[in-house]
Amino acid sequence: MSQKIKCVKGVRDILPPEVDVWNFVEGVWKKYFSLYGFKEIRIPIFEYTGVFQRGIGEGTDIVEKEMYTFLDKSKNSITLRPEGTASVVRAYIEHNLYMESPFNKFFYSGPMFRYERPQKGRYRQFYQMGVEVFDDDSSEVEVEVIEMIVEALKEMGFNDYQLNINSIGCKNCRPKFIEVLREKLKGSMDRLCEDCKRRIDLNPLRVLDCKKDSCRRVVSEMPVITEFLCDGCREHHHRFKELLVNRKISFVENPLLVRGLDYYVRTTFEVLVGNLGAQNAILGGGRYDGLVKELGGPDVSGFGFALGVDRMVLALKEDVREKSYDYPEFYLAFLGEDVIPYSFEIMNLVRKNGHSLYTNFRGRSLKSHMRLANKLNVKYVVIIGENEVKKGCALLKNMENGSQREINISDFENFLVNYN
RNA sequence: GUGAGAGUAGCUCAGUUGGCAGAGCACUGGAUUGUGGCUCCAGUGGUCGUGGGUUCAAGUCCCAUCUCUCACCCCA
Repeated sequence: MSQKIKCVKGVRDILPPEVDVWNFVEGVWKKYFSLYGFKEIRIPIFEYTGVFQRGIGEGTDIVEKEMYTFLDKSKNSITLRPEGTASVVRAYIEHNLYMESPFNKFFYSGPMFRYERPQKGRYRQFYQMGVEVFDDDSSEVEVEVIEMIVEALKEMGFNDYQLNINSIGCKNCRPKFIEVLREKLKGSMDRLCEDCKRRIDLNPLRVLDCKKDSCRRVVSEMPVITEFLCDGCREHHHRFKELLVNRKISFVENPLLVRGLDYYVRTTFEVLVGNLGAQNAILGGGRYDGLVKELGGPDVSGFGFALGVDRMVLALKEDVREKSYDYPEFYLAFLGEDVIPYSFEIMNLVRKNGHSLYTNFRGRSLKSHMRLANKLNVKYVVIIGENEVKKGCALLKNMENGSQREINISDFENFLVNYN
């Protein structure tokens, strides 16, 4: 039995300087959410279990085996949220937000919880950001959201990702496809893996996703869903692709792209990157018309996506990571206890003018102050010793070129106001 | 839930047929009394994941267990 205190399996601490990268990623997304008119909605970490059972679907892996569910002291079944959409939809219905027409585009951000075996890019507490658009069933709004994604990814230095799209039809046309698919799969049953044999009855669409070679060969002989779309879905899908081309957004049509959550209809999409191993999807989403009604609200449409912050941070290029590290601008080195009151005045002056300053109150030699300042990557060191106190000045050293000068207080203040 | 690999200093790791617990980096101090990076010198730092077993003797062999990693699966 290990004595050292440690965190729960599958969860982790985000430490500096890594946390700067997280703030960078989250900041870029928030900026683009705002530019595209999304308002933040803060949803609770946990809900009554039924919200997710009904929202995500009883047959899904998430609901069947991955949720953190427990009874609270009132014996209510509570579940830590495994995703965000169900909660946003619940809030949308609960507060009658469909009556307030200006607010139909939301974004959320925060930790999600799923009980899974941890591996690269997959943790039991992981972080998602996502958006939801209600009451707009157009292809246009889908392309608007994807354009936002493309712009945000560009700003974060992603240039070799792949956007996959598909349409999985609606409640009118998908059943027909499923029926045909199920019949054809039964004809080739002997060549499928055990899991897929089970899926034929349970959820044949999942067979399309199977990565085993034998199953893929069978799948390659199967019809694709886009050939079975009803007129409405086909038109919607065609318009969607047309607009993507028009916006010069490159994409790959992947008729095998099936989202794992029950609520999706028509457009689905995901973005894949190459350097993440098996967990290569950094974001994904689609349309979920019917979900709001399913959860007891009016029959309004829905469209959205979620991105994995953990994976986004992992996939970021090294030079972008380094650029996002946030160092203090100033370090103050004081020499001897007697100059501490004066040093406080100087530090306050720097900070009042909007510049970050780090110091260390352990009695140190100037050499060790300088070493620390160097490690902190600061731009300037302010040195305060008895000489400076006597003259009422400061010694300002530029750490990039090594130059330094004595500077009186009013000149120093001018310097602080003007630089940058 | 299934399979494989790993766990030794803060980090990355070496450690031979079982025989004194090691290196590099990092950290602290010094070479330079009030000046960083480069160099040199010195020092601090370990219940070898944990529990048990075999043995005169276990980091090393055996069993169990925990955690991490990768993959399956699933998804963001």
